[in-house]
Amino acid sequence: MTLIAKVRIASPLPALDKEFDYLVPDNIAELGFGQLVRVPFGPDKKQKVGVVVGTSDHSSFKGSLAEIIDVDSHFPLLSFNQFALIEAVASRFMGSIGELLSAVIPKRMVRVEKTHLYDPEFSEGHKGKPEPKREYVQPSITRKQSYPNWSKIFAEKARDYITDNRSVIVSLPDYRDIDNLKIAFAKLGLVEDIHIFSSANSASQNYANYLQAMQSTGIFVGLRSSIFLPAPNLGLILVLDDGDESQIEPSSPYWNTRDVALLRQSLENCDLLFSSLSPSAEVVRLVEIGYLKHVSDQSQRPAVRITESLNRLDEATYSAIAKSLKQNSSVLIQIANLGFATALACVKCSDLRKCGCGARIWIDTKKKFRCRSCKATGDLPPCQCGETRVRTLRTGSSAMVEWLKKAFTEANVIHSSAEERITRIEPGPNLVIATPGSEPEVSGGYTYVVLADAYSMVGAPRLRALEKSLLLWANAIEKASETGVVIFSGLTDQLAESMKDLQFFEAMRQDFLEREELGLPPTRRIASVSSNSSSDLELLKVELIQALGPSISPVASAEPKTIHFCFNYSEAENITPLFRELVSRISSKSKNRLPGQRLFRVRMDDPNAI
DNA sequence: AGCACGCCGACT
DNA sequence: GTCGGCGTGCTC
Repeated sequence: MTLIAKVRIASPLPALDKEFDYLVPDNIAELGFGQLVRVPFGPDKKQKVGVVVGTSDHSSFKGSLAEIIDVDSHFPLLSFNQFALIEAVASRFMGSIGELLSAVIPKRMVRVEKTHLYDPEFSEGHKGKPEPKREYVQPSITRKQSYPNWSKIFAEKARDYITDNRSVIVSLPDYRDIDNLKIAFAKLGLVEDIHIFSSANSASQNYANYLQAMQSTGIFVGLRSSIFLPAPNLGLILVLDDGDESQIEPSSPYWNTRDVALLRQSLENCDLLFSSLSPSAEVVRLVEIGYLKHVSDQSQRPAVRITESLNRLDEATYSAIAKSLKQNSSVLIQIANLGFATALACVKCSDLRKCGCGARIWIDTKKKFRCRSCKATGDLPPCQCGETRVRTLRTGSSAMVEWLKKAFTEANVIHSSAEERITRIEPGPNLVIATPGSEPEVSGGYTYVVLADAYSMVGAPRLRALEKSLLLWANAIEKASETGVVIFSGLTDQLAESMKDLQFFEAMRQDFLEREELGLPPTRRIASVSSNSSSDLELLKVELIQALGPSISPVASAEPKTIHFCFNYSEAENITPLFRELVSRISSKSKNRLPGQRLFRVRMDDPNAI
């Protein structure tokens, strides 16, 4: 009996995004799912590596079948569940299976493979519970130990599942979070079941961990791509800060951890837990429709003072800082932007000063003029009106540092930003000025956390300005001491009302309800298409409206060479295949395609779309 | 992506 | 006649 193998090629090309049938020669005794094989491919019969995604005794291919040349790896590098997930993700994000395969299957390391024996008898045990738990957990914002509360929750949950011989996948937004989780695991005495995927490891260590994840249950910890790990008998997925930028894959098909986790949860019927101090709009939606259960620990939180004035530091705040520093305790001030000036205006005509490329000019940490977009530095060209003098519109963190060094000569004034990030400082009379997301840890916590630019952060003209601001505030507030005080500058109305009790979920829920009224994401789905060819983009738009009619509603785009359109979640299964077909048809016919580039870049549910 | 096939114009 | 232009289509 002849055996036929179904082979997938790890290529992003849409034309190759299908199964190819190959004859399995007699000298290959056994061939299993997920093994890599070398096959002849294309008119020149060049050897390509493919992955086996099935075997059969017949083929529906009408031509003559070629034979597999060789088995490349006897150790399978892709599980059935992983492949099912890849298929679902490709369909959800309009990507190809091939590009996902090449992202998910690690580069082979033959020497590492030799130290692992694959057990063909290995099979996944019980298949999760019939009633899986799906939760959104907001940990207490007040810390009770030296590591963050989420890491304690994650470690305790993971322990419950691994003692039941079920795997756990943990997806974190940042490498620093891995260290925090390691501490929490160590406190529970968990060591040998933890497999960490990190750039701090050697490539061969990560590969060995992957082989481990292929055939034994464990706790698998990493950044966003850990969501695709094999993890047999998966019991639980833990995702921290699903709304963080780094939880989005920056290359095609631009998947994000949250949606992949949701797909995987439904495919493998495992439990799923999202956690953050402040929720993403998508998580709020999932709670609102009853898909996630909201669990929140509000047992303890710092005191809050809200100033309505637009002064960054009003008199009361200033004297509180002075008093705190005198008592040898640390104060944190969050400033929205880096540098000496965030924007410049002409003294004569008041126009915003812009670079040749059209973006705004600011003054950086070295007092140099710099473009926000093209990063060009140097002399400031005169304004259109001929005037050369400028005034600064808003000062940044560097200016704040300079001023506070003069004001508080006794204090240890520290500047931390993404450019020069300080992770941890020693307790003492520290006055820390940090840009959002770069706040250092201090043991015992800060006596004051001042969110000095709260007003301007939420005022940014972006759909997700509030969502991002809330998370950045919450992550700073978490670094306050148990008796610490939080000060917001310039908040009014409903937001001030929510923040006086640090009701992050409620603040986001209000934001979500507004979006719902306007029919904006995430209450509806959004697709973004960009292209260098505006004529093809226009063609796509016209044909889309023609093919899909009124259910498609194009949304105005701020970005050039980009179109957006919204549709309902329930319409996705009708719209996506049509859309995909259109994109591929126009792409293959267009003469405007640049070599090595796609004609259209398609992004589904891009959080930064509008 | 490559590469071959194929159907028209310019050329030794 | 036939060499080569790149539009079209396929890769088991």
